[in-house]
Amino acid sequence: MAAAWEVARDKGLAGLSLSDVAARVGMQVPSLYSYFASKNDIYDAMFAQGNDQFLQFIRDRAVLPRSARERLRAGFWVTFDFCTADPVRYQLLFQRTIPGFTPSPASYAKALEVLDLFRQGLASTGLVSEPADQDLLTALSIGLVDQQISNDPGGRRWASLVDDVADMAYDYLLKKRRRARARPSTRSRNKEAQ
Amino acid sequence: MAAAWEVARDKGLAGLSLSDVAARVGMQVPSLYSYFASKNDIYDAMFAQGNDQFLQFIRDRAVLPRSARERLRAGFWVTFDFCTADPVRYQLLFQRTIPGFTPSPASYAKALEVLDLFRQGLASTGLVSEPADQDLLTALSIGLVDQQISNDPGGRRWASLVDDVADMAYDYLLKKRRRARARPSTRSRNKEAQ
DNA sequence: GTCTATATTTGGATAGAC
DNA sequence: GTCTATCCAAATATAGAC
Repeated sequence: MAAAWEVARDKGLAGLSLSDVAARVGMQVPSLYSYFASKNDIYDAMFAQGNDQFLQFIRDRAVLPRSARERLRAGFWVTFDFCTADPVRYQLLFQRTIPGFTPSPASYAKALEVLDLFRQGLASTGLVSEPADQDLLTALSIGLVDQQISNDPGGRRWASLVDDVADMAYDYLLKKRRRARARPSTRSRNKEAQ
Repeated sequence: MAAAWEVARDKGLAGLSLSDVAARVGMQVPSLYSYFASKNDIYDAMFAQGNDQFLQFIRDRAVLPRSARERLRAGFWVTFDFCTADPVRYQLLFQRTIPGFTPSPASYAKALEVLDLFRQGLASTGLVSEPADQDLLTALSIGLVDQQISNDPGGRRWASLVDDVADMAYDYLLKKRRRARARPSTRSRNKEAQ
């Protein structure tokens, strides 16, 4: 697995080849088939491992800061740091870029586990009322990550904007919540309106 | 070129092959070398063409709406619509995902042309004072695009958030500008402070 | 589990006739 | 400009001995 990650970081995720992996572990190519049924099986194992690493990463940072504002900032930073730490891993987990590969149900379940953990964390801030709010936050996070990786790899150009964007989102969600409480019929219509 | 785009949309950008392109235009593979020096040369031509299309797309929409708020919204929509209309083109122009390919200086110049056109449009709103503001806006735009393409291809899940995010950015930049004018030493330090 | 040997396919690219 | 023929390299994958 470690060799596979190294090769992917070296030759690009799509450039992963069994020959390179075998060479890096000092084996012949056919020996790899004792461990993986196919090349896509390696991608799948990487996908699962990457999600496990993300889960661990989130839990390691789960100090749960005091205020909702700080908690939101922390959420942005967790995503940003994890993704930018390994662009290839980010590409495998969050972009759909490898021609033939689709994660197995078992591996995909891990991805859902990550999503759910995030959903919980966001809910604890009391800021996120509807699914669309979560979509908004993921878009903002991923946008920062994507620009950082694509246009300033290894730099800090978008890292310096993480706190600003988090606060911007905080203000937006807070204002939205206030508005919704002032006249509940507008945003959360139907249910309470009747 | 059209055949190349079709193949890329069909087999994935990284899955582009000369055999498929040749087959689609009813030629033999070696005949393609009368038009392109190599496979990467095809990618390069696609890169240039994609940027040309973006330039045309921007100009077609350049009605320049009245208020700054509307102008910002329009800018978000231009990016969103163009990118989501063709995910493969988006991948080629804005992600760095193909192992061996780097755009030629001539093609890259077109990409810079697009960037500059955007910079002009944003400057006309009077909202964007420093480069970091532009980085912020590109991050927000790309985030919406990326999530829409990766997690709801063909759908409208993040499309429905475009106006909200644009307005959120507008409010943020407006507030920031007001703050900067109230005490000019904080944000635009050095120059005016001395 | 690991190897050698091999099958099989496919890829990009060139030579040279027409 | 387009073709046939060919080259060469690399890829994934399997068979079967040790």
